[in-house]
Amino acid sequence: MISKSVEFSLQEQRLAALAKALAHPARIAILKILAGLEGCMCGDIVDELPLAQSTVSQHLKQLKDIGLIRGEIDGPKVCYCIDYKVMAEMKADLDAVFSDIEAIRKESGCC
Amino acid sequence: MISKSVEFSLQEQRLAALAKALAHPARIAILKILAGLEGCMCGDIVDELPLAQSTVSQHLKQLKDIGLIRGEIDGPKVCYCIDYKVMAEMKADLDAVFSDIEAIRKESGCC
DNA sequence: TTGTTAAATCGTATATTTACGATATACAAT
DNA sequence: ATTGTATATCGTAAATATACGATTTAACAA
Repeated sequence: MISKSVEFSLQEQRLAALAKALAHPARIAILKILAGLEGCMCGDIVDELPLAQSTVSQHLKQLKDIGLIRGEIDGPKVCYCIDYKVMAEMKADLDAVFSDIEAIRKESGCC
Repeated sequence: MISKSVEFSLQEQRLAALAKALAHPARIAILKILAGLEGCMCGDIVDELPLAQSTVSQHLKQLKDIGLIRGEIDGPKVCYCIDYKVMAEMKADLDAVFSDIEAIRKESGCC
């Protein structure tokens, strides 16, 4: 099975990738946890989720790959935090698609 | 492999499901095509995409399942259209999560 | 009735995602 | 040097997603 993603526009591919990063409740939960932590104490993420440590690490990697979070080494721990600049860009991209759809919206008689 | 989605909040599950619906470029392309069609002429979707008819039908089903589009029988064709009410709710849900994250955002010293 | 057309569904192959345990790695403290 | 702790990575199993061709269904037209 060959992915056909290449044949779509860059905007479509980019947005799909962003949406994919949010397409699991654990990753949304992780973002909320990271946002709420003071001083970026990041060793507690696993304790907050009903998932194994390795699974959480996998979800973190996906968020890191898309750029939504960054991890900095802090002794034996890794300090994760949200990249709010990337998050704002992401939201702007999402908004843009909804705007685009509204902009080309035409009244239709049939439904 | 058992999905752990049940153990997350309803908001997290709902947003993840919405994001999943957008997590493929073909489905974003479909939404744009539907928005731009006058009079909801819907038989042309397959022609616009580099995918087989059965694959497009599968993508349409995913958009339909989440409620983003509706299909009405119109003779031998099915007339698809965007449910703009649902789309607005979806955007509101997305915005809410970003707002939530901003609201609980704390300044952190380490990154 | 028969044929045409459009869309859905079925069957199937492959890719990707999700999840876990086990192991490896990196640093801190003793 | 050894031990402990936190995180990443590896290996693997199972679930889900993607894609296609073939078939079925539904509605209309001839």
